[in-house]
Amino acid sequence: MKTADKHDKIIRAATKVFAKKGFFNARISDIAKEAKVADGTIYLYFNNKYDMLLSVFEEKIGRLVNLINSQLEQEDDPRRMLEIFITTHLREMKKNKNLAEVIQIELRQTNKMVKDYRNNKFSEYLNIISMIIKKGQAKGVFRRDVLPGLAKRAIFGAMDEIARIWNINIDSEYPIDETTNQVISIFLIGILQHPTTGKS
Amino acid sequence: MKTADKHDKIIRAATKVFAKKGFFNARISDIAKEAKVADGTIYLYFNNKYDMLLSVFEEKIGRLVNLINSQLEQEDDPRRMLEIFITTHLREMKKNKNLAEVIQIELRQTNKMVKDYRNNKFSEYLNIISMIIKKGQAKGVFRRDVLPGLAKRAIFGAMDEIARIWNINIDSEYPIDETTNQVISIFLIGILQHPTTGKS
DNA sequence: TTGACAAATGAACAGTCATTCATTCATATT
DNA sequence: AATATGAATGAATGACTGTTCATTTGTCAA
Repeated sequence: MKTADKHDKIIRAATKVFAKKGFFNARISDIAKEAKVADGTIYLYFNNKYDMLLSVFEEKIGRLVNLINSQLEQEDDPRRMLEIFITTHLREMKKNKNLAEVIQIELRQTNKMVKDYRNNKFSEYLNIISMIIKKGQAKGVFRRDVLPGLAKRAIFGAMDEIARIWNINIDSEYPIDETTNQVISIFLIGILQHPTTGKS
Repeated sequence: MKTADKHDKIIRAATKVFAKKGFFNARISDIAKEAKVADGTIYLYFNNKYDMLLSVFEEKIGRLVNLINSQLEQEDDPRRMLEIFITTHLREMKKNKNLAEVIQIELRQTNKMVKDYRNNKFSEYLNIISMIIKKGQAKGVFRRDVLPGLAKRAIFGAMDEIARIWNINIDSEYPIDETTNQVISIFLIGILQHPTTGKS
């Protein structure tokens, strides 16, 4: 087996174990066993436990960024772009619960360990949202007084909370399509009953 | 010192330490020291470490529920009620960062430890949002096709993510009033530029 | 076949901490 | 003053686990 393959194998195992047990309750030996590798082998590929979590996170978010970017490539309508972002994010979280879980873990458990939080894949990911919003504002389709840097947080936060619930499965669950449409419509037109709104 | 006082003192210390170090990195001896109490004393008031986190969480959320309910008491306009909820939540999170932190921790780290997630203060808290929405729908001020059970997640998630950022203080930060207004307007009227919307 | 190098192993180490409990202290009662 | 009761203490315990490294295994060129 090639070195690259083993690295990958460990990443996959780590994702699974972190997602299932959380970072602190995951043992290196759990991950090693899941990857069918000796405990020590892990340290040939990663510096330490936290380095693994970070690698898992960056790798997965990187894939997400690529996926979304490829989806958005053809599209030029900001409204449609936002719909695509929301749809894709929710679909991926639903499809890959471990990913959703690892995002949750990394985002809250390890802030305290790490200082530099700016230049990473995750910021890049969220900035896709704010770029869409800015574009929409420039085109006059989105309200100009919305702060893109705040809106990106609101939108991500909403989706992240919904994904969290999927992973606990409390709440009688709604179909993903319905959920997606709800989120899109809430952020586009709000919950207020508009006199003019006749759209479905 | 009375027994009740000591219980309280420990809760306060635990909140502080959990917020600062996270659940898993917080040592009982840290909390004991912060509370100016012997390690063993803690076990006279709590069963174990996790029991403390749960107590802290329930206690703090309980206060929030009371606060919000008292704020909402006088109000009957659903739109205004939602504004009050959002304003109060964000204000409290800003004021008490430890609280925000403990919510983050408890919500993601311990789901895995606990099974019953239904009947607790936190559900009660979120259900205030959905009750407001239902009321607004009954009165015809909120869109009828919005699912209250989903909207409450979206609204809470958005605010929680914003509070998370406050606690890391990345992002050039906006004043709290502006942030609050943004969140309110996003959820009420959305980000789409409406032809009819002339309101500030 | 041999030797050299790299990859992999997993037992052992070293440190950490939640929890316990024998003992001490504080207070109230007689 | 003597005793009883419960609260508080904190050192000791015991279990756990991230990381290391001496050793083994695999690979390939000469």
